[in-house]
Amino acid sequence: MRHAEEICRAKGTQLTPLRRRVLEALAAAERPLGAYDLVERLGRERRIAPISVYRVLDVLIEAGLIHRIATRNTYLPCNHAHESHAATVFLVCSSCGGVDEVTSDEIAASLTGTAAATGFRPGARAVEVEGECAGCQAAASPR
Amino acid sequence: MRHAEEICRAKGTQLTPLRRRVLEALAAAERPLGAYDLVERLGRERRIAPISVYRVLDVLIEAGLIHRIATRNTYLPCNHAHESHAATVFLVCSSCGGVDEVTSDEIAASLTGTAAATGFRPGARAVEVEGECAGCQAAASPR
DNA sequence: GTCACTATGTTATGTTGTAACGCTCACGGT
DNA sequence: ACCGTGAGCGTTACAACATAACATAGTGAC
Repeated sequence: MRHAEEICRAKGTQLTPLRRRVLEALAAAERPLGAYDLVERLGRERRIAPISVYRVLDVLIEAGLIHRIATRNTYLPCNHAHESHAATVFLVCSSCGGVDEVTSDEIAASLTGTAAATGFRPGARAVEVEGECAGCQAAASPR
Repeated sequence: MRHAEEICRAKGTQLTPLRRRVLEALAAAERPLGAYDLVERLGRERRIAPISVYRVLDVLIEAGLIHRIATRNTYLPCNHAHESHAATVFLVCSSCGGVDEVTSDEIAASLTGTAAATGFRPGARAVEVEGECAGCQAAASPR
């Protein structure tokens, strides 16, 4: 996880103590966290203002170290090296809130194809899909 | 647009005056509207509380008459007959905020394939893609 | 030393979405 | 006619998510 430092150096952004703490909190959480979850978790001794958390989140997203789940207003650390040609798919479990991050050339291709028909040019190739993860399916239908 | 009435009758939900007004407001708008946009537009004479608008939006979404764009917190009327096997793709223009709705069997298939690898079962097959629409591309790069 | 820049703090506010509860009206049963 | 029930919406208050505006502290260049 300290490979984040390298990425920051490469991009010219600093990995300050606060930014590190946010990153660590997200990495330590088993599920994506909301901004105010972070406010709570970081503010044990000394309260951190929401705006500060949001600023840090912006920087980390910009650096590609974390992702934002728009359908949930939550944030999670990034695990992948993102190859520019692939699409990123977030499999969001409606039941437990967990998110799995996978990449797919195939989806990127069909997305591009579909968009091209209308002249639309996709920017960030990230999509979020609601559904039920394997774990929750098993829990929901005990045999 | 009064084919909405048929859908409602078929589903057993009523198309009340308020619901009709919300639907008409969305249809009349050139772009997707936020819930509070609707509060303003409907409340010319008599103020409608946000909660009422949200309730109506929920019903209309449930009936399949409108969609919600999660990345923008906006709502737009639905144009398509939604075939259950296809995926719905919302092409969201980051520049003008306009949304184009297209369907794709191909994307549905690659989505299912990708998800299957992790045991994830997709629910609603709707994805939102950020990008730039044809109109805004033309406006941005005048030759 | 001073200037510029980056990071963060402080305070307040804007935007989006819900909870809890009550009123009214239409409809069905008796 | 009376009553119960449920759908639809009003009213009030609040929760959750996000940002604006301005101040302060450190760091490095000159």
